[in-house]
Amino acid sequence: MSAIDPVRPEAGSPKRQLILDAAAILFTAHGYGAVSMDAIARSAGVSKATLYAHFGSKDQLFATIITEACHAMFDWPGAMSADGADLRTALIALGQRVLRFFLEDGTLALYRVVVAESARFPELGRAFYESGPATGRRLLGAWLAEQAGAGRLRVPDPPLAAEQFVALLRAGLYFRATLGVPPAPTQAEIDTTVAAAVDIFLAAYAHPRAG
Amino acid sequence: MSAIDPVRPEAGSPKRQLILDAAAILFTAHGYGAVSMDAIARSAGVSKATLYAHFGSKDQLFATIITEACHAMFDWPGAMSADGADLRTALIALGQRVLRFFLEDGTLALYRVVVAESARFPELGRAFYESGPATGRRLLGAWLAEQAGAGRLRVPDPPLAAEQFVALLRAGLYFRATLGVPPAPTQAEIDTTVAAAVDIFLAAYAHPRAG
DNA sequence: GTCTATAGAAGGATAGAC
DNA sequence: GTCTATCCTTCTATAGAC
Repeated sequence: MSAIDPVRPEAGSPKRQLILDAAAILFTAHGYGAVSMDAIARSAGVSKATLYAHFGSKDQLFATIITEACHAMFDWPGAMSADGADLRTALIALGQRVLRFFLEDGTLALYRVVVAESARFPELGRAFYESGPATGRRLLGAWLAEQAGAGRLRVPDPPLAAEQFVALLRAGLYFRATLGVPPAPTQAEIDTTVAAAVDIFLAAYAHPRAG
Repeated sequence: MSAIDPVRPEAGSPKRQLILDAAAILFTAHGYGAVSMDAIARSAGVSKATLYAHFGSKDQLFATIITEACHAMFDWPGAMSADGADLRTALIALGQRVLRFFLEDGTLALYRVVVAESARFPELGRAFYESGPATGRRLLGAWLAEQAGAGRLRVPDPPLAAEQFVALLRAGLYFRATLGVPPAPTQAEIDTTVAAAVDIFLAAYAHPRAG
């Protein structure tokens, strides 16, 4: 498997991992243009020549790092587990996890970099979209279809409903957080946003026969 | 008025306007880091020294341009006019205008630049947030409150409902467009998204007594 | 105010020794 | 593979003439 994957360094080179770690931190924190190869080499504790021996160019290193980060960042199965309790409680818990994940520093930082550079590195946009929104829509859509099958929801288009639920979670706080406009979101605001999203979602999609 | 505003060049210098126009196009198209002062000077047809005579530094020029663009880009009063017809028709027309505006090349390009540089230029994030999301929420919230006053809606929190309506418009297409992931949104997709947003919005907020 | 020319610094990438 | 030292380009910003 590792013989095919062009990214994995045969898991053998320790310096390579140092470079990957340092570059990931710097690139996500400051963006492509603001990070020099000198800074990465310094931060990783290696020479620039070593850096170029592992990755042919700054573009290549950047694309490798960010693409990998997009695949690694999202943990949808964890966020999508919502069983047991009644539907509203399950949706609240699920919305809390998803929205809090959206608002994490690391998530926002990666999103900013990908948005900024998606024009010059189209593969970044694709990797983020597939790992994030597309996968989330699939998993949440499947869960909603399941609930519909159990008679708790009436959802004609599960993927669309999934998109709408997640979009409602982004109402209010998300732009402020993405643009770095103070004040930082509070837990109370998160609670309010999630509750409002669940309310409107259930008003539209709750099965009439269920509560 | 123009004596107070630090941005306006007393409307006197023709070269200054050339610089502003050229810089606006280049910065929004390629971002801060990828645009050099040489390129701006060349594109504006002036020398670099002239450029520095009008704007003290690249940072200053960039912040001026982008802040101005944020204020100028949004034309909410136009987008928010929705009178006459019945509520659903009005919301559909309003949603169409807003979503199409979101998906315009210029809007997306400006958003990408602001997201990318909001960490290093906090005033950009603030300017965009105030001119865009905050103003839109105020205007649409007022319109919704008006509709509620006329008995066509039941909206306990108009600004929140406004945020939710706009968030629903961003479901589906918006990430794809922001990240530049093909295929480009079609008019049919826009129609579907807007209709779905209006449906769920009215299911939650339509007054029971109105149709 | 506007130009030409250039200073001075920083960045990406490589040569050559080990 | 890894280092040191360096090349070459590009960039921001300025000096000085007009």
